[in-house]
Order: sequence, then structure tokens, then C-alpha cells
Amino acid sequence: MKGISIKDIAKQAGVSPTTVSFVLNGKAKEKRISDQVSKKILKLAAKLKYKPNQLARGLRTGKTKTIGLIVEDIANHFFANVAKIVEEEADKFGYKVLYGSTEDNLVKARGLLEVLEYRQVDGYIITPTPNLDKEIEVLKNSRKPMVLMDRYLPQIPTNYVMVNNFQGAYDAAEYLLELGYQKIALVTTTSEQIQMKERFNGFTAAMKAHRASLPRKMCKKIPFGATNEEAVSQITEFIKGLPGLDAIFFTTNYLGIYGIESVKELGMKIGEDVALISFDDHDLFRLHTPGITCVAQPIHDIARNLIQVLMNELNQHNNQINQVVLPATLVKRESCRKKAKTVA
Amino acid sequence: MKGISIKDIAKQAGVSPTTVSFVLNGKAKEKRISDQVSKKILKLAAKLKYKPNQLARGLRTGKTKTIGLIVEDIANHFFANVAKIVEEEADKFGYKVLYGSTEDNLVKARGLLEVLEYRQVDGYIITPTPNLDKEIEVLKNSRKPMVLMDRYLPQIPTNYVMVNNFQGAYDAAEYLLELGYQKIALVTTTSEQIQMKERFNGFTAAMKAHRASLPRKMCKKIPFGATNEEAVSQITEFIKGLPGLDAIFFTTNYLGIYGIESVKELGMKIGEDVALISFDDHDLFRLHTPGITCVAQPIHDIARNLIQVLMNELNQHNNQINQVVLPATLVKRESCRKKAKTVA
DNA sequence: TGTTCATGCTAAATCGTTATAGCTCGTACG
DNA sequence: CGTACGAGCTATAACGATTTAGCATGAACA
Repeated sequence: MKGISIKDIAKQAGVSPTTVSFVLNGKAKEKRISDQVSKKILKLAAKLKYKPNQLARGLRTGKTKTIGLIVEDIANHFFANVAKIVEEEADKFGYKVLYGSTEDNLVKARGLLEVLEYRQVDGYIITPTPNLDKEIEVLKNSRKPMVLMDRYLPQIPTNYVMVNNFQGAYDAAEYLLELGYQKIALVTTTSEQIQMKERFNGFTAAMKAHRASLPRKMCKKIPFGATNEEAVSQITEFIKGLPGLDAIFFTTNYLGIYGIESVKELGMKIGEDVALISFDDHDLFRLHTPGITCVAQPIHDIARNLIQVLMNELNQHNNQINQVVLPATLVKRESCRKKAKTVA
Repeated sequence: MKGISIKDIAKQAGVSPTTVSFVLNGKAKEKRISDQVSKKILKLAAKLKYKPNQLARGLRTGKTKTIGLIVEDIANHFFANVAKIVEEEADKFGYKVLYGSTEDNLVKARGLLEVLEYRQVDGYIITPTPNLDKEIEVLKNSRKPMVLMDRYLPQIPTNYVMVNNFQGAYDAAEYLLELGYQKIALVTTTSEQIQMKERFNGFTAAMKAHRASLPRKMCKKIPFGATNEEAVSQITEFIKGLPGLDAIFFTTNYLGIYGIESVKELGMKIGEDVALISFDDHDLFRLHTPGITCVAQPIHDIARNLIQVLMNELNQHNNQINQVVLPATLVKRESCRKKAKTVA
């Protein structure tokens, strides 16, 4: 049950395979193929439902029209949504997407990169894990089209598309202050990743700018590999140790989710006893009662820009670097409200 | 910057490409290549980090070691999780996954199938949209390895892996009755898809078996394409029209989520004024207060079985059909509780 | 008549593998 | 001495496209 090949068309049209190839690649004019012959070939191709063999084509041209997408976790709301748009956008350019999840694990990331090389993908969209620098450098030096997402490697100048983590967190802090919250805590992870650092920095910068204080004891770092239960209990203890606390900022959505659990465990009411605000949106935040205020990433824009940048690289090997930083938007829900001024 | 080919190894080893190919494909013994030569080739291959060109190999063998995964929506919790495990499991067999979302839209599904054929995937995992029968039939007749997920087409016997929708819904009904609920309603969609029908049938069967009634007016069908607001308002109206209602079963998670909103809008307390139970788990159900009881699908098992069945097809073209139906599990949370008997 | 040139097409090489058919030894056997 | 056989390897033809180089043909021109 073999498919129709260029030879079959050639035979039926009474011309050579070369001619067929020229016509089907739109080079009829350039290669001076008569309109008569051109039309005949085009008609036949349509009639026989000719589909070029991508393998043969790829073997000859060295292009697979495939891009590799490496995410942290495809089952995660943010990455799944980016992946979806990436796939749709890539499709518009005739590219398919091979994906894989790293779980933020260096070894897995290496494995994925290897498989993608093996598969001869034309370009890469990568969410780098910690310590992936060397591999990224290699990719960069071999001039493979590549764009990083969600985070970048400060030591290596590369293309990337990210949200403005600093600004997003800054806005979150300002918003809390504006509403009158005074005893504000922050929960982040021990991960040294740049995006987490920038969220932390943005938040503290805003606090400083408004002469509010964020002493060390108001900041909690949850170990990166912590289980659900560990994380929740650590946050619970942290909150317990802070009487008078009136708002908490979480630097990422899963921490925010743990936070909701912790707050409930303590019998506190979200939005009344304590305000919650988290980086990254989530279905849960939207549908929770009360809704959880958050700093949302522009998922569509991120995905679109990723493909844009990659296609740029793919089509013209200029060595200009594209670094896209997109604004985060504050999504206001009921977990933060105007606070009646209380005497400290 | 071309890669190392079999020819390079051949040249350096002073043998023919054929010999190299034999050795690297583990056919050294069979093809009577001496151990000496074998070892030399293996060493060289390792030293040069030889990676076979998948395109050339695929062109020659007709296999791409790639499978196509068609889901309803990769951004959806259930499908994203299945996709993740599918990717991991496929990797174990040396397969990569190309994916795409249909949005349950026939035209998109057709497009995806076309692209996947074009890409010469070796096998398909498909979540069929409504009316995809013809395309599935074609695939089946061309003997392409294929397995359906989440739903099947009653008219066409094919491989599939699904949860036991009937049993899951049956269990849900029994559980509600056991807890003492009496005035029970059901909310489903107008979609004619088999999995929805079976959930409906399972639920009604259990009711009948226990001589409980589920008159037509206690069943609500929400139009498939309804927007958030429309759905919520329809459910709200439905509930309003049923005084004394004490429990509601939703046939899928997004309906359950709408249901939560509706109940809240009406000022009723979940688990107290009315019990909620939904098919399909969701982060939101787990983290909601009170937690929402649901019938959960065994995501890991589903993904593992999908790959299992597909690999079976891929490796041995027996034409035996594999239909795997996995048990659903009732996840008990606080949205349903023991009800004090009331006088009707 | 012979050269030049444009037109319209094709032969053949190539990409990197795999698979079929067979070649060249040396040895053993009658 | 001839030949049959097995061991150990290789030449070559695919797979299906792209691409380079170039072959006919006829018209134009000197």
C-alpha cells in the first residue's frame, strides 16, 4: 500500500520526475516549464492526492520541518497552554512539534536534547533546567535555531521569550500596598532559577520603593523537591508564626495552591482574614471562591512570539539575537480587597 | 557541519558500509562478521558518536518510529496528563510523539490526520471527534496501527482504551443512594458521544436497580457549544425549578465546575444544602472547600495501556482487536455526606 | 550555411540507510 | 587435481525526493 510518488505522476503525465518536482515546488516559471505541462502535472497531483514523502525530502534537503519543544511539564497549566498555541502556530508554517517534559531535571533534559538531535529537528524551543548551560552553549555554537522560554541563562546570550517577572511581581506588591495591606509575606522556592529571583526582586523592590518593609522572617523558601504535604505543612507553620499577617504573595502558582490549602487548614478566610496573590494564573484561581488574584502570563503572546522568533532564525540566518520580554497582567479577584485601615 | 555517517565509519575501519550497517544493527553473528571487525566498528561508532540518520533509515524501512497523538485539548487536565505518560512510555520503546488538539472539531481532526499521514507516523492514538467514523474506517482498512481513547465508535470495531463509564456512573448513583439522598438530579450535555451516553445509562441503571426514580424533569442537558455564562445560567434555572433537590450528578468535570458556580450563585451550601458529584477529577475538585466527590479516571493506566496496545499492533500484525476498559474509582470528598433521613 | 541563443525539458547524482545477491578466499573431500 | 562448501565480507540497488548540469530543438542573425 505505497503512496503516490513523483514518479507515478511523471509516468502518467509523460514527463520526467524532474519536471514534476519543479512544477510542484513552484519553480515552473523559473525552470521554464510550459503552462500546458504545468497544469497537467498540477491536475494529476491533485487527482492522485500526491503527498510528498517528508523523509525523502528531508534526507535530500536536510530539513525535517519539525521543531522540538522542551517544557518543564506538559501536564502543567502554563506549559500545556503554551504547547497548544505553539502547535497551532507552528502548523501555520508547515511545522510539526515534537515535545517532551524535563520535570526540571538535568538528565531528562539532556536525554530530550539528544533524542531531538537524533530526530533532526530544525529548531528548538527550550525551557532550560538548572545547569543546562553547557548543552545550550553547544547548540548555540552549532548555530541551531533555538529560543528559550520561561527563563534564560544569564551567562549565555540567546534568543528568549519571557514574561517580565520583575514587573509582574512589582505590580503585585504595589497593588497590595495600595489596598492597604501592611503585614505582607512572600513565599517562594529555594530554586535559584532566574525567573524566581526576578519575581522576588521585583516584589522587594516595590516594597522598598513604598517604604514598606519585608524583613527576612516574612519570607519563606520552600525546598524545590518538597512533596505536597511537606510544602503545605511548611507554609502552615510559616503562617502560624506570623500573627497579624494580612497578605501573602506566592511566586508561582503551585505554591499559591499550597497556600490556599494551608490557609484553609488554619481556618482563616481568604480575602477576609488574609489576602492571597500569586504569580501565574490557574483554573483553580479563577474558579475558586473567592477567586484568587494573580499575576498572569500572556500565554498566547508568549507562544506566538516563540514561533515568530524561531521562524525568523529558521528562514534567515542572521545572527541577531531576539530577546522578547512581555508584560504580565494583574488579574484582580476577590482574594485581595480594600482593607480598612487598622491601627498597628 | 554534517553528521557522522556509516560511510565515515566504514572508511576509518577499512570495511564496507554494508558491514558497518550489519554490525550496528546487531546482525554481526547472523551475517558472519568476525568478532574482530565487529568490535572495531562498535568502538569507532562510539568514539565518533555515530547517530543513524532517522530520515534515511525511515526512507529505506518505511518506519519513522513516531506515533501521532490526537487529543481533544492538550491544555485540558485529563489529556495533558495522558499525553505526558504517553510520551514517557513511548520513549521507552524508542518512539517519539507528534500531537495535536481537535477541540472536538471534525475539520481540525481531519487536518491532523492528514498531517500525521503526511509525516508517516507509524501508529495513531486518537480521541475521535463526532462524525470521524469515515476517517477511522479508512485508517482501519489500511491496517494502520491505531488505538482510540476516551471514546469509541460503536459502529466500527477497533482497538480502544477507555474508562468504564457505565460502572463509574453506576457507582456514583449507588453512593448517593447509600448516603440517603432521595431527590437526585443529573446534568449532562447534548453531545451524542458514547462516553456521555454510557455515563447517563450507568447512572439511571443504578437508580432503577434501587427502585429510585429519575424522572425526565430531573435531567438537564446543556447544549454542547454553550458558553460559560449560558451553561451556568441554565444550570441555575434548572436547580431553581427543583425544590427539595438534594444531590446532583454531573457527567463531566467542566459541567461540575459550572455546577459549583450555579449552586453558589443560588446561595446554597455544597455538601449541606445539596450534594455534588461529578465524573472526572480536576485540581479544582480536590482543592475546593468542600472537596468535590468525583468519579476519577485512572490516567496512568490509560496511558500505559494505550502504548501497550499500540506497540502490540506495531510489532505483530495480528488482527486481533484489543479493547481495554479500565475501572473508574470513586473519590470521596466532602461534597456528599451521610444524610439524615427526612420525611418527604 | 553556420553560429548563437532562448526555450523546454531530462539524465543522473545525491542524501544515508538497508537488504539482496554474490564475490573471494581457504580448506576439505573424493 | 578439481570442486564443493562455508566463512567473511562487499557491490549495488533500492527508498523518494531535489538539484546540477546539460541536451535537443527551432528561431534569429550574419
